[in-house]
Amino acid sequence: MRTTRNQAKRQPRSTGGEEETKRPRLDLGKQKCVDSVDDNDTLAGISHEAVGKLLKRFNGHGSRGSKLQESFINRCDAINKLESGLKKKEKQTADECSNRNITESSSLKEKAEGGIPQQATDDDDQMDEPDWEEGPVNNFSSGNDHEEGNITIEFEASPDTAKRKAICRASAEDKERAELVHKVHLLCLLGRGRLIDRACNDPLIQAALLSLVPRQFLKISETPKLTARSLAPLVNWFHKYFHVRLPSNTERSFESALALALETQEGTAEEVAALSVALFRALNLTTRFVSVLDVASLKPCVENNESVTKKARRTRRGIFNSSTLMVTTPDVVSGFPSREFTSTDMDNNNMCDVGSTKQDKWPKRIGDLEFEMQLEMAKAATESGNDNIDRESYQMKLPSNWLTGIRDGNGYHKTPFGPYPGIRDGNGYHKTPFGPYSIPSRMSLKEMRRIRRVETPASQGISVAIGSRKVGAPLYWAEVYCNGENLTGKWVHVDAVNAIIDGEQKVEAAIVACKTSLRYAVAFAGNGAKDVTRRYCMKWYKIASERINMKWWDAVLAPLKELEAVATENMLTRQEGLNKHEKTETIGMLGQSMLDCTSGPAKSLAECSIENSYGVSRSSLEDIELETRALTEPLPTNQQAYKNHPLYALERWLTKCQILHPRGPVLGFCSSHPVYPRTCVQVLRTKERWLREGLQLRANELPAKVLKRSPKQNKEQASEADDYDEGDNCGLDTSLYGEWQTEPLQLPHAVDGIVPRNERGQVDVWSEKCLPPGTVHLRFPGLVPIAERLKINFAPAMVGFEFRNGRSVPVYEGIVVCTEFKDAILEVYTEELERRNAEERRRNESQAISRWYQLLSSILTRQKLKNRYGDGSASQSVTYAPIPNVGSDAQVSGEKDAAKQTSKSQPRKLHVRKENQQPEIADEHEHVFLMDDQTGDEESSTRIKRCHCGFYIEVEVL
DNA sequence: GTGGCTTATGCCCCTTTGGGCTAT
DNA sequence: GATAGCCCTTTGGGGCATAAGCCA
Repeated sequence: MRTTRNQAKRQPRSTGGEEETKRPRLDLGKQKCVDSVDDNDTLAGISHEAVGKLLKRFNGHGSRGSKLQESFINRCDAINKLESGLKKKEKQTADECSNRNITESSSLKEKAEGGIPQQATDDDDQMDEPDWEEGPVNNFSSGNDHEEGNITIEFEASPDTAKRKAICRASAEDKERAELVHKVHLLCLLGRGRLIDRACNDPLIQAALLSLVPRQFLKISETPKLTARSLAPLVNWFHKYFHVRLPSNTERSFESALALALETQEGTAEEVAALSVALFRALNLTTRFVSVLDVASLKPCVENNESVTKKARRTRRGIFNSSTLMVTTPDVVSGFPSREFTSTDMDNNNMCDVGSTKQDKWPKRIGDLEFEMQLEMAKAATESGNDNIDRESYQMKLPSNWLTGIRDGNGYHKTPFGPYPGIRDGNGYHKTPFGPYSIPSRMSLKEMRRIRRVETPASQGISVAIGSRKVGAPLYWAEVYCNGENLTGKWVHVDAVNAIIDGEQKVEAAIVACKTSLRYAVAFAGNGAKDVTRRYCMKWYKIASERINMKWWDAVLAPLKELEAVATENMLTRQEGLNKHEKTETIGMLGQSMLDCTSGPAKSLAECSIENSYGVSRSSLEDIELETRALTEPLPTNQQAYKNHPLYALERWLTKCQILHPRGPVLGFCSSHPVYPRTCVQVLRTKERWLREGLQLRANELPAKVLKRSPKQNKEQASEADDYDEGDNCGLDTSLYGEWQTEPLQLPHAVDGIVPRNERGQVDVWSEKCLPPGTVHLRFPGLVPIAERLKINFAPAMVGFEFRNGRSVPVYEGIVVCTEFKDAILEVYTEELERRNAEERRRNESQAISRWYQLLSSILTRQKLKNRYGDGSASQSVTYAPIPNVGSDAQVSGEKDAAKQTSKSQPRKLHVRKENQQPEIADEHEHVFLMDDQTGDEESSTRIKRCHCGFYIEVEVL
């Protein structure tokens, strides 16, 4: 209906521009590459020529011709504009040409001169329909891809159509779909975040990372007052050690990807950030993995365009994500030993197991054998672990020639993962989580990486200056809880990828600079998650409309939030060196299960939350902090941001049904407009609307605002007023009142069993508040006759309106009676209901009995017929095979006819014949009438059924 | 590049309380 | 003549959100 109205609205406007807008494809008789277009051969010229020929043919068609002429002129205008746009784009000729789908059609000329006019003559409406037009063209040649003859040109887009591009207006369905996609994407990203969080807890990864960390960082968790400053050296070391590379297309589990990143010291930003989280956790720092959920847009139109922009963005992000981007192709990883692997070798080595076919082709050297032994030892060493690490990824980490130990300048033994401050075994090797091994003596890792860089051809990858530092959209980072920050401690932002500490205020700007939106920043820990967007988003009003409704989001995060709170508290407990017993004594609330909560899934969340109220309270502190940020958001600098700002408002952006009350305090100014708190904005309603809310106006209240009606409405109302000779326009404006001008509705009480009614003799039951005191609304059908029978006063209950037959019709549901009659009416109603049910049951039973009687009578009649004719001269027993459709009717008809025949001796309708009678089988034969042996006469509505013995029966089809 | 302003467009809220004809 | 039931036809004005363009 609305569409119809809107369509009706659009119709007057749709003759010109819209037609052109909806006509992205134009067929021209001729097309040349723009650089060769001259005045005579321009698109417009070609079109005019073709159109002119067509118009000549239309001149004899009267008004139709003029319509067509107008239509074609419009199109020619569009073509002119197209061409002008094309001229401006001369330098982009090649691209323009490639964007047009130019096809040859040798038959177009004939169609153009004959087909289109014929179509138009047939139906004018079709003039607006086809996207393709056909026309005669001159022969030309315009490029390699074009041949002589008529061609059809399809314009995907043109410079000029951008102006008249159809505005993308999402329908409600599109919005709903986009919201669903948004939700599902959010859930997927939450799942991925939890997966990464789990991988960060992997003991093998953590142990390997510990093996790399310089000794001075191992005691960092024992710092009494951990601050962001104290984290700086560790973060700097990590940042120098691990590098970001472009994401590869290789599909592997995150754990194995993480392991590979650990080995190669390169990974995606996600992997490197996860490694930093794993390292911090390995060092007993309370750490969360934070991810910006780059989720599909809530806006359908954005989504369509996003595919292109996101690709570009992702490419860009891929580049800029590298803090020190020194890699070439995504598949190429560095950090391998000096063996002269080619890039292909490297890929294969990464992708395959050590014992793969590819590797078997290489002759095993001593180092290889030793390497395999190391692998076996590593397997044995890690077998008892409960990790989910893809061990294959570890297997390829330990190249064979990294076997002899080397000391670095600091006295650490270097491992493929860096110096490991482990235990020296009897053979002088350092033990690692993978068993004892040593590192290559031939060259240092730095040397190897340098060689890798040099070896990499520049043409293979993106040319990025070595050492150049480009900060891209930070989508992943860590949050480390620093008890030395503030009074109560603080979650400190640690972006090890970009070596930024405590830079929470920089995150949003960096993300926005990369054309990404910080809509959801979620912190993961202990398989849980918590929305920490507030911490990083300084301009909430910009993202608020891009987020899903808070109710749904909070419900999704609620269980995860509890898990996260418990897990971080566990980490804090470990970090603070408090054992479980001490903690219980100190807090008096923590139980044994607290420590097991994250590892013991059988434990219910409720139990965990009760037992870990200490952790929850700490989490609550963070909630308060985030809420405080929300309430102290700085004033936006642009006016439009105040339109739906949750905290602030400008008077100019209030709707007609809003007002400032009280008018102050002024919080600031934006473009010289005073800024008020949003709490001062009050909603205004008419008196009637307040009544629906169960509120009535106080006495002598003046309207807070008076809305002038539209001139049309005034005119209509005035004419009605004239009809009644009122001559008074005072009621034409709409008076609006605020809630502060109202009081609870005071309807007249029901007295003496009489329900007070409105002027229409009914009670408008918009809500329970609208019921007169002492009355009750009974919402059951069929109560009116009962109330009348009991002589109880009642009023119909109008519960709303519905539009029917083009007009609004009141909807009544039940009645309103005085409270004292409620039980009496309900009692009678129940009895009435039972009586009706019993009556219905009786009716059903009697109907069933009647049908049984009919059935038995039929059987009896049939048996009589059987007895009579079975013993008669014909000596035939008749059996009716089940015949669909006509079977029952025919059977009954046959029986009835047979009965008639017996009673009245009128065998008119039942004709029994016997063809080629065979007496020898007649006594024992039982006739069977098959469908295939039937013939019918539709005029007489009769059907002849035949038995294979030759016996047939003619029946009447009812 | 950003913000302010205007314009165009479409979704969606708000409004609101029938009447003529025919069979019984 | 009174009454009950059926059927007709399927609002539309305007606020508001939003996209896009223009300009400073």
